[in-house]
Amino acid sequence: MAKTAKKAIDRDGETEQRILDAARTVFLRRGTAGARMQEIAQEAGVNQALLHYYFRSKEGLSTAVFRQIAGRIFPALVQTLAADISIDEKIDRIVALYLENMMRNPFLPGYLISELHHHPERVPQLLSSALGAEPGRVLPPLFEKLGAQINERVHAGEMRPIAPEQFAINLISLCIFPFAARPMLRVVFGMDDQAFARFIEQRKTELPAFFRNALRP
Amino acid sequence: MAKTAKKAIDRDGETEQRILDAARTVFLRRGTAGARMQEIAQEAGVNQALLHYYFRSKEGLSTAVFRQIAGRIFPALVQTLAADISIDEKIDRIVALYLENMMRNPFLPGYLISELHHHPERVPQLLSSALGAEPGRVLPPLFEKLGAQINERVHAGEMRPIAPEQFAINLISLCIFPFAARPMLRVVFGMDDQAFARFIEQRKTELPAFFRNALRP
DNA sequence: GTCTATATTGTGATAGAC
DNA sequence: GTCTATCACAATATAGAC
Repeated sequence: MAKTAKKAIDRDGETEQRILDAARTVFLRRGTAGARMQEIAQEAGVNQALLHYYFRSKEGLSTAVFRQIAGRIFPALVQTLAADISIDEKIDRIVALYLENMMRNPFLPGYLISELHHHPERVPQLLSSALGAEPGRVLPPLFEKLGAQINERVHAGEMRPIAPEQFAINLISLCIFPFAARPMLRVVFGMDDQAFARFIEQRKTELPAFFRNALRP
Repeated sequence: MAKTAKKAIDRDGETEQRILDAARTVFLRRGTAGARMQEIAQEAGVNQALLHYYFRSKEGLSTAVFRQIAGRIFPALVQTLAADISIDEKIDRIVALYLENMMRNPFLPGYLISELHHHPERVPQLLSSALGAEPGRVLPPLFEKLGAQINERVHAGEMRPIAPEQFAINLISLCIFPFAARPMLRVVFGMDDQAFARFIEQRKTELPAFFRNALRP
């Protein structure tokens, strides 16, 4: 038996995990509203009733997926922004982190933006579960610290002034938007997967330089 | 009768237009898959059957909305990028154009990204109807011209080299992404509508400077 | 735990009166 | 051109056997 066993026993949470993986695939492709329980069941190689056994409802399943995704995206960003390293180092790390991460999951930005747009009421719960704490306790101090760090370099004449929120948004925009706009780039620039990969590869080196340059005094 | 007439006669295309407006509102809020014909009918103040009378199906209605939106977004961008003006002028105009445009329709970026993500097969038809021609006939020449324009300034020592595609994507990312991420900003930065408006207002002046600075040699 | 029915509701679409 | 009533089926969810 062992791995080929299809019935009766789910040692560990193998089946549950397979369902969750399948759900992630389908929700990312179709969005929460467009996803069908049947398609998820098929993708997982199980019956539709099992989805309800493990996750009770479509909403339960979609929440599980949403949390998982958010938990993979936000913590690393927050930690990097809060880390005790130079601004330049932060730029380098965030660019590398996101471009590599998104290159492996190119559907992720489109999915996240779509979900946040259509279900803004989920954002608070999402952020607190992704950050492991209330946003009010984590984020304001983070941006105060980042602001102070920017100010230091501004006063040293090494940088032009910028609000920490604008700093963060600019950096994240430049990293994430190309993936969200990927379906359009494919057509507008006639990019296939390989061309897109080259495009992103180019950004890995050019983006940090571009961004640092933008902040020169 | 005149304006208060609710039945029988639809002079001009008043009713059809009202339905289309209602559909835009609902599709933008819920996405194509999440939108309900009933909600659109209610929003338009008509019966659900009337939607089918004018647009035949949900797909027909969603296509009409999608085209309308795309037609309002892309042509101005393409025209500005192709215009016979300096690079700096293009930066200024595109930033102003998008930030003002999106400020008036803040749901638009999230909707567009969501639709393009979940229905990438629609992109080609979308672009050709939005551009009034085949993408292959409009866009490659446009980026060649932009590339030449960049090269001129690079050789004059006024600018560092950048591929025209990266130039365009960077500019558009910085303009659009903040709106797509708006639901998150509301929570992360505790922004209400007014605070968000101020945030965008600040970008109107800072973004062109930021961007030009990034391209200094 | 996993499956096969089946119940139940939601939702796009049509028929036909006015 | 607009409405009410209804159809047909898609989709989530549950019951109950194994």
